[in-house]
Amino acid sequence: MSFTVTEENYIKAIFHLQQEDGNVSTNELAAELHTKAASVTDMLKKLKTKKLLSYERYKGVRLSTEGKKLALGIVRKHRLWEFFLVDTLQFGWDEVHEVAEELEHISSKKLVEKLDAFLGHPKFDPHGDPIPDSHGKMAVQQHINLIDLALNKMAEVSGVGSQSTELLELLKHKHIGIGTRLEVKKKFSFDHSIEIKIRNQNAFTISQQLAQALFVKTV
Amino acid sequence: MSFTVTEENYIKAIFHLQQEDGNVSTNELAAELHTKAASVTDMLKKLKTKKLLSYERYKGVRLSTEGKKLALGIVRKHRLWEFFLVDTLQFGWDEVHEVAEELEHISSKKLVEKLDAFLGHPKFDPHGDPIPDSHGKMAVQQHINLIDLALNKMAEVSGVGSQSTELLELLKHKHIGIGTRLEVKKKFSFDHSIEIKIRNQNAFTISQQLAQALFVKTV
DNA sequence: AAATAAATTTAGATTTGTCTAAAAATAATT
DNA sequence: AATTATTTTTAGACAAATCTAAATTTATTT
Repeated sequence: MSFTVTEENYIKAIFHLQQEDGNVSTNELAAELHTKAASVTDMLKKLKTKKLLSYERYKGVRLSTEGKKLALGIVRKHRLWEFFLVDTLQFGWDEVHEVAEELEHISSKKLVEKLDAFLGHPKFDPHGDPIPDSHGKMAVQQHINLIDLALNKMAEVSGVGSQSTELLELLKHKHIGIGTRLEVKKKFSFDHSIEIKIRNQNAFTISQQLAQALFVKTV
Repeated sequence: MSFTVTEENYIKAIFHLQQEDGNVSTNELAAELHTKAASVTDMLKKLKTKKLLSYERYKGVRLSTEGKKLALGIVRKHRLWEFFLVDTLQFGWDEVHEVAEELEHISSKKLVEKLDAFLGHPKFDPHGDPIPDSHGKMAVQQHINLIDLALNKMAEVSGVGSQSTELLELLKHKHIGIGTRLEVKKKFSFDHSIEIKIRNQNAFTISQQLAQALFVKTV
């Protein structure tokens, strides 16, 4: 069976909002997809008949095994293409998300597998997110939130909490990217800002919001 | 301005049917796009308001300067992706057309230019067709039809007249591809079949239809 | 040049994905 | 537990791209 770009975007959005816990609400989905609740209801009824999810009115939605498989396939394509754009075509890591949103809907199975092989079966995309393999399995990263990193412990930025251009712009300005090494020097309880130090630079302070959007692993 | 996949496919089809001469008819387009004449009429009216073509009812259609520019951009993307698939990802030259039909609609200008640079600004795609540069200019090949090749003149296959899987399957079976060297040994006026000889192989006969689908350049 | 054939367009309907506005169900509050 | 607020669904409408069937225009024949 094949799916429209719109259907795939719904499945992907549900997948991202679902993460473990319970059902996803109609309103959450409407916000995520920049559409209206009424439109979401219509689409959920349609996707239910395609057996991609379980849905009962007023009860929210949850992906079926089929739906999860589809979602993982889309995520796999998205992240492989991001890796390709950065690694092969020399895009900046902050400018690939929108392009990958288009490329992830190219349907050829063979293309995905050939691309994966060409890239050397990468495990993580340029934002630090794990790339599902052809069976849908992905490496677990022992990411911790920067806000939780212990003082004076050297760590490496391994992921970001969002792909928003606003965040990526801020990180670029501060010269923070995947792989940047840093340690936390102070934590201020007043506003939960933290002071960090990168290599040869002077220590500087970042906001709680920014710290929460950064994931690191100790090295 | 941006265009839907459907609109782009109409523009591309008109471009391919137009080649120099006069206007393209509604029926020709309907056949090319596997749709009905009535649908074509509707779309032509729409594309006219977008200034991509000139159209008057019952008079056929012709691309405007804008329309040609768009068509060349799509053809450029199609052929660059085909080159990428064969050259970088090791696809067979006979299995890339369908995938490229999808990839040609990815909109990022930057992606096209980066891809072009990565591939080394190729001039011809794997089927021997010229790739338009970023200004829409393409190299002219002094292709001649195999049916017109003089006897006993060594030539090299440089293009095919169609991308149909049927043709490509036949060529694969006969071990004929872009770059294959051959010469014409005999021409039979009864059915216009021709006998050709490839390197170390014994001479064999190919049909008029096949000969007309092959382009060569003398070497 | 009238009659027939072919090509093209119009009219009206359908499907997909969306919307607004109103109704119904669930959740929160007093 | 009754009322209010929030969330979700239904009902009806719309734009895009398509279709079939009928009407119109152009081309071809006799």
